[in-house]
Amino acid sequence: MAVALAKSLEALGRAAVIINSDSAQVYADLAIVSARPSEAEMQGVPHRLFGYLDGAIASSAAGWAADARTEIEAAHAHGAIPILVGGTGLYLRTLIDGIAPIPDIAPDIRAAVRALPVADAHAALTREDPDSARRLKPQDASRIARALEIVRSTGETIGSWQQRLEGGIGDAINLRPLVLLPPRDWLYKRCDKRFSAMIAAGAIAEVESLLARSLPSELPVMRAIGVPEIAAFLRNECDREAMVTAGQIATRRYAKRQYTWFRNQPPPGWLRQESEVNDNNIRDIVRLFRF
RNA sequence: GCCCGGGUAGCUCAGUUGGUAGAGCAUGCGACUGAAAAUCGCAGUGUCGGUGGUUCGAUCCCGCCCCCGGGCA
Repeated sequence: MAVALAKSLEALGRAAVIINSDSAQVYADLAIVSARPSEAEMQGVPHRLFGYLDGAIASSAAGWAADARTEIEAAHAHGAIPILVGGTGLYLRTLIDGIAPIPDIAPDIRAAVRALPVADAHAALTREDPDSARRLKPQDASRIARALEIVRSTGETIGSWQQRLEGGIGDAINLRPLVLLPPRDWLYKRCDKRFSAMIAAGAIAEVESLLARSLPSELPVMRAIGVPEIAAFLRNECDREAMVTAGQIATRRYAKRQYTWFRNQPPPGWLRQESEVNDNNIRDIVRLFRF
């Protein structure tokens, strides 16, 4: 669909560049499993920030947003219109609204914090940053670890950092947002098909190569949908059918979370498209951008 | 045909020494400030296989029937 948009812009005499805003499609290791567009699908339209990071690197919202800003500036410098595509809500929010300017966490502190069981991390947070400990659910491993590594690494609490938002480009650009909220049953059918298609396209071999790198299992590449499921299959912990079912369910659950985010988080003014997207209506949908 | 085990939520199963039942997963709804395809919170659902009996009361006990495993013939 982004390509369709780019093509129609070209027809109007405007160049376009497609920029990825999906947190898994950034990884070089995940061409198939992240459903990254193929050469054929790109149809000669420039694509940026797809598969540009090694899996050993953990992408982050702020890191991605900085890269996206660079790409957007470059596009503008050439008179091209940047088209952001992808469903990582936090990434887009960071790009548009900015984020707290928290310095990088010392690697040893990060490793120590992430090695703690949630209960211990929460207990530690209660001592070191009681406000955050109270605000966060005791089981919320991810946010508790984040809050804890921040106090320990910067000496300041996450709450204090979060008083500030920096780096957002929302005020400086002319944004034309479109949120896709297609019918659930249609969406879920696509999720199922998508995962089956990945398996058919060689996802198992791709995960095998990834596993051969022996990267730490906490890294984002290792947690992308399909990787844990296929890895379990390769370890003989389940049969192929169970693996496919698990991958399809994980895909659907993720689609649901995206749905919740994009239905509720963006400002009410963002355009929403509730029909499915297909060859028959894609031109109408593209017209919604009203360039 | 006989013997044994089982039939409880969409799925896998727990449970009630008789007072109409519950976990996990799935599903739905929601949260989301630097690993977000992550990480969490909340919620609903059942003719407890059918039928007859015992009982104040049966998903639970008894009889018969049906279905699914396994064994014996």
